[in-house]
Amino acid sequence: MSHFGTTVRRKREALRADDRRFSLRQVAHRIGVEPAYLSKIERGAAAPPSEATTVRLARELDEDPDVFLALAGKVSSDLQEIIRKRPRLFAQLIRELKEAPDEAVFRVVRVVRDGDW
Amino acid sequence: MSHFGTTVRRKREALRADDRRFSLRQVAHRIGVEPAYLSKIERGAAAPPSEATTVRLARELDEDPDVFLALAGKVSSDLQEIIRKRPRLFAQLIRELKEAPDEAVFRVVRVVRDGDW
DNA sequence: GGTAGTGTATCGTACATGGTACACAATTGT
DNA sequence: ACAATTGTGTACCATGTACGATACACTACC
Repeated sequence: MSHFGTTVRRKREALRADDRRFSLRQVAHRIGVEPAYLSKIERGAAAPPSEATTVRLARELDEDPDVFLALAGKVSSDLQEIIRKRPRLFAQLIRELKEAPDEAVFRVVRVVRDGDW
Repeated sequence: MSHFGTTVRRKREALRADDRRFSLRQVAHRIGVEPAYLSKIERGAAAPPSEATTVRLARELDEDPDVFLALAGKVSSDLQEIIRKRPRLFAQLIRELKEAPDEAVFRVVRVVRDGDW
């Protein structure tokens, strides 16, 4: 269903094309898991790994951790913590932005970031 | 650490003060769990229950589900789903609002809701 | 043609999650 | 007084999570 595994495999093999340090075994070793486990993950034979492992994998493959976590069906725990501190406020905001087009959301981001308004 | 249990107990006993249908047993029955389990939850002898059970409990005690979920250390799965659909965008927005005062966040909510800007 | 590296199959496992079932003692209602 | 109701202690359990260990077959290379 969630093509987390195939996304990882595609990205890894793309990197491997001009750097053979991106073999499954070597990547597995660098992110600190057994090759057999990473193999199962890439084939979808195992569910996506824990948040920590997913983030290490994303960094290793030069991908956005939040995107990889999303593919893994998760939301970064630091975001969750922010939400949990003011649940009503953030719940309302996020639900309000559910249907908003990307551009509108990004405009909100810019406004908040620049602070001038 | 998280006083989820004691919050539940306080709220339930407050309601029980003028409605004896809010005994632990009866509430447990209405939300579909065993009394012994709810007892453990209220005393902190068991971790907060699943999302579904937490929401039923919140509704039964006339509390905001998002707040109860937050106390339980969780974030509503429908919010997570919204974030997962556009991870970069929402991750950036939420982190940007991390330190913003309530008033600023609420102003954003209003602006988005009213749409006129 | 050995050996070094590649991916994979199979099995096991330690711990967390989300509860149920039952018996019991204390309290309450009538 | 006694029946019902209350909260709780103890034991148990099925499923899911997040991996590790080992052995194997294939290819690549020199």
